[in-house]
Amino acid sequence: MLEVARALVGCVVRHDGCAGAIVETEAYHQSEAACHAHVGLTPRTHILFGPPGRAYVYRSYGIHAMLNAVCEPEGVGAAVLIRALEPLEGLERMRERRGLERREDLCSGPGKLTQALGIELDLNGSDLAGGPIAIEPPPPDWPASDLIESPRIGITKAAELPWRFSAAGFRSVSRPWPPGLRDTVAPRALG
DNA sequence: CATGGGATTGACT
DNA sequence: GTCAATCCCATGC
Repeated sequence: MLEVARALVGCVVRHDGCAGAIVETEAYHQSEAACHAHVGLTPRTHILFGPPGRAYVYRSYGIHAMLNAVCEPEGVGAAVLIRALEPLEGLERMRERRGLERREDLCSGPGKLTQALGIELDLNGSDLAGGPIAIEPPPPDWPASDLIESPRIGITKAAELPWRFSAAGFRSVSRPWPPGLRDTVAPRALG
């Protein structure tokens, strides 16, 4: 699962004419309390315990859809939360759906990227290879980038585990940025 | 069946 | 820095 969380950084998420490269993930596992699967098998979590390679999409704070990739074999509840993308294709479509212009604001958060790509709860359980959402290998010209490992954010339980993975050098990583990222991104243009 | 708490975001002081 | 919006579902009576 941690290996999947690291390997997904750089991969491309594609849906409904839009695509972006993953620049931030977080890992969740049934063995720790921040994971929805920690409570066991329920109607909400049964996707997490199913076969790997499917989407787990749920609503957060009544407003936002969160996209996860289920991992680990069937019977183990674990997933990787896709937290941020670097927009690659369909930028105008993303801007329409987000109501924003700046590239680095389109997908720089887990709720933002689902809004930008048009991903909603009806995609929960769909296959991530050949389904409506596709996850593909990194583009050939994708730059090699260091991974910054830091504690997961926005959670109250098991908050100490360093299971957040951010690609150095990308302004599209969600805020708050992990320690050290600031030193790896190009300064924003003045003006 | 009622309640409470989010793996967040954007607007505002 | 603070705060509200708002839906799903786990939990407890």
